[in-house]
Formats: sequence, C-alpha cells, structure tokens
Amino acid sequence: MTIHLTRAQDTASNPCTHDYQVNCGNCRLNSICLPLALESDDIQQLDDIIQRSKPLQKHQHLYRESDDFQSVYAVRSGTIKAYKTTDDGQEQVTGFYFPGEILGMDGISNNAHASSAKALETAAVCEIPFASLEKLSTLMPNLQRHFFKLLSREITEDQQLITLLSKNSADERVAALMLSISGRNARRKLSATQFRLPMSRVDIGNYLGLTVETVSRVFSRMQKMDVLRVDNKEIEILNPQGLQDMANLGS
Amino acid sequence: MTIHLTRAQDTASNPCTHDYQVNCGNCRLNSICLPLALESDDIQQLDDIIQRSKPLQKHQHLYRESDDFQSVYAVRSGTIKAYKTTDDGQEQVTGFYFPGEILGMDGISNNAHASSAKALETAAVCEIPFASLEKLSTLMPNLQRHFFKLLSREITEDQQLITLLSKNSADERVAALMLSISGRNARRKLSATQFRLPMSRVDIGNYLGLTVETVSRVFSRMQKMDVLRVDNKEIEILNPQGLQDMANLGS
DNA sequence: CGGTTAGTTGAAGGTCTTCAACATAGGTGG
DNA sequence: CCACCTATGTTGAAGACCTTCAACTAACCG
Repeated sequence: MTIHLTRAQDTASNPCTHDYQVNCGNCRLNSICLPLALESDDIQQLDDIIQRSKPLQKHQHLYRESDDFQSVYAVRSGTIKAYKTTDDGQEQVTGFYFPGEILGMDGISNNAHASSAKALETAAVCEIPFASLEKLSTLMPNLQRHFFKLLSREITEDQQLITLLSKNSADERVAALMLSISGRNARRKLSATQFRLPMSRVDIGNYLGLTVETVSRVFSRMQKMDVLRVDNKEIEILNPQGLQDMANLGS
Repeated sequence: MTIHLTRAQDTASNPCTHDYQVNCGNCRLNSICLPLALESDDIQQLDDIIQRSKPLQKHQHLYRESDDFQSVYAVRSGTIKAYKTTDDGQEQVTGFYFPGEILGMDGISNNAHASSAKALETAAVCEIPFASLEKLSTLMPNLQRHFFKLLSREITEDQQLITLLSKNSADERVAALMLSISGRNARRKLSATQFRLPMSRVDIGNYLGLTVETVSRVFSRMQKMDVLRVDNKEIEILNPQGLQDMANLGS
C-alpha cells in the first residue's frame, strides 16, 4: 500500500490534507536536496526508489546507533538531531538537519548507523534505500557524483566543526551556530534574521562542546550587546554584521 | 615515461633500489587500503588508473587548500598531515595519514581541496585520479561501494574527533591519540607499544585543540605515572591498560 | 660549532565549568 | 481554566583546567 502524503513543507503546523503525491520533480526543496543536472527521466527513476512513508512525532527516533544501516534520509519538514552516546552515557550531538538536508550517511562504512537520529519537532523525511541508490548510481553517473559530493560535504562540515571546537571561544561558537542556522533558513527562502530554534539549550551546548549555563550566558551577553534578541527559543538577529564579527571566522 | 618505483615500505629510511613495478595486487598495504572483494582482473583495472609518481620530501606539499581537486591519494610510506588555515592565519590540523590510508576526499564536494596536505617526513603516495575512479566505479559496483564506505569512514572518524574535542580533557585527548597511532601501527604489523611520532608537539596540540605546553605537560605526567616512556619523539607505551583507562573512551 | 627550531617547566591569569538557587515555560489533571 | 508539577532556562559565586607569558634546555641543521 502506498501512502499518499501532503506536500513537503517546512513546518508541520499547517498540514495540507490534499491527497496528492509529492515527488522529487515538484518538491520545492529539490534545489537544496538534489541540485542535479539530471534528466527528468532520471529524476523519475530516483523518485521511484524513494519512500515517503515516515512522519515522525517529536522525540521519535528515525534510527538508533548500531541499527542496521538500510537507508539515508532527506528531511522534508521539521528538524532532526543526530547524536552519539559515549560509553559512559554522555551524549554528543553531531549535527542538526533541516529540510532539504540529508542524514544517515555515517552508517555506510559499517553497515550500521554510527549515530542516532531523533526528531526535535514533528518531522517528515524521505527515505532513500541505499542499496537501490547504489544500483541506480552505477547507471546514472551524475547521481553517483552527487552522492560522492554529499559525503564529501559532510566531511568538510565536520572539519569546520572540529575547527570551531578547537579554536573558538564560547561566544564565537554560539555566534557561528546562529549564523549557520540563519544561512540555512535563507537558503529555504525563510527569514535570515528571525527564527525559532528547534533545539534546546542543552542540545546547543552539547553540539558546541559547552555547558547549558555557558550557552545561556552567551545569549544574555549577545542580548546585552544588542546583537541578538532572545526570547526563549525565538531568535532575532538585530546586528548581522556584529554577529559575524563575533563569530570571528574571518571569511 | 613511466617511473619505476621501489616497493612500498613504511619508512623511507631503507629505500630498495630494485627496479620493479609496485602494483595494488602485490602491495603489502592492500589489505588496509583496498579490503575489496575485487576480482584480480578488477584490481588490474584499478591499478591501471593509479599513478605512483609522487615521492615527497619532508615538508613538501601534496596539495594545498583551494587547489583544483583532481585526485585522492593513498599513502604508501611516510606520514602526511592534513590541515586547514583559518582566515586569521591559524592552522587547524584535521588529520594524520599513515601508510595504507587515503586522503583528499574532502576536495570532492567543491572540486577544490578543502585542506592542505604536507609530508611530515619523506613520503610516497599513490595518486588516484578521481575522474577515472568515478568512471571505473560505475563499472565496478564493488569499487563504488568501497569508496562510499571510505568517505563514510572519514565522517565517522571526524565525528570521533568532534566528540574528543567536545568532551575530553587534555590527558584523555593525548591518550586517545597515542592509542590511535598504536592501533594503526599494529594494523601494519608494526609495534603497538614502541614507535616514533612523525609529528611535532605543535601538530599534536593543533590537532587536539591544545597548546604545545599542555601537550608537553601531559607527556610529562604520563611519564611520571609510568604509563608512557617519552624520549622526544620516541614513544613507548609501558602500561597499555593504563593508557586505555586514561583515554576514558569506554569501549 | 653556532644559531635556530622544538620541547620543557614554572607562575599567573582567564575562560569555562560546577554547584546551587531561582525563574519561566509547558503539559496534565482536577 | 487554573493549579500544579516537571522540564527547561537563567543567573551568581567558587573553583578547575587550560592558556599565556616567560625562561630555560635540548635537538637539529648547515
């Protein structure tokens, strides 16, 4: 049985109940998710292997560490948190995934997921069975290339986080994260200056290698400096250049 | 003109001058580098695209950040350091690559190398032109799968470093690096307890997000605790279990 | 052999953490 | 719908760990 889903949208708050099929060709995230030079016929083939049957409730897991690796996932709506649990039970957040972004690729190397993924809010994902993707990739060099690039991109992003953790102060780390989220919102044609953080302070601290208290203090400081307006999870960037300076990432 | 090279070996200190061709089939690193279920015919095809014409002097660059991406590289002998330079001129070491390991994959995503790579000592590498590799991968599903896995592996390793930087103390970080090097030596049938560090204290600190002074102090402390014997770059692990405990990575 | 680079050690200082108390938000049942 | 309860977030004070600065020693290289 095929479940017909609503059109992909950033928030699940306004679910469209019209019963028509989403596909990669008409998905408005495809410029983020699949910036491919694929023939429309190719897109159809890709579309055929993708499963859209996974709406997730808040806090629900998409997969867990050491689960069998079967698929990678593209976020259609909501936000997914990826994290590892260290052997002494601590959590390390390895990434936040917004609509259009792809997660789960760290599971390829060992045929088992290297991290867990859970929804921070109601979320919908496209499941891409990896075996099918591999087969299709041998037939479509563009697709193969795209996935090589996606994997490589994940590496460069991890390296940026490594640099951030290794070299930057608490202020700089938080500023960098805010800029990252802002940029990713802009890419989805959402406001770059006003947004709601889907993750908790704990998650932010965990991702940035800081304690909750430090994150909270940084937000207070930024607010005092009129760089940010912070109202619980609602963020407004009042001074983008100031935030950029604060991040001190050069570029 | 084809340059005939000596057999791959871990240290370049004892160069064999016999003039015979190395190939993937007879390379003693192939179990690390290509643990593939490839037919010997396939290995020949792979072998044909690989170029072995790159002996590097100490401090010589293999590639630099933002160079055009053409190839990935397998280390045959010596050690390569990968690093990024932040916009304010600081260096962030992103990895050390030992014989049998593959680097340069972070360049795929943007067709430009995302980091620089330089030899820490005399080194030899196998250059694998990526365009050829892609073409061959469409024909050899096993090879495609292998490279997906290699990329994925790099991601999981970066995530481990992220966790290390985010959660672990200076002692734990240095201990973890020593264990990592020890394990990689063992994989190459070298001593797991005695080795010479190819990198400087600065590089270690840079990789682990610590200052040189801290690294030095950690080594002194470990020596005082009879966990390690440190004589400049010569390391002897006196108490492997103690080192493991010190790393506090669980597992 | 001299000069430079790399590594070690000590003392002081800074940034983030820890511990603790309090405030606010969010969800549930009366 | 409000009261309550728990989870989440904020703020302060003390302390820990790592850094910074400085001096010195040891290794390396021409």
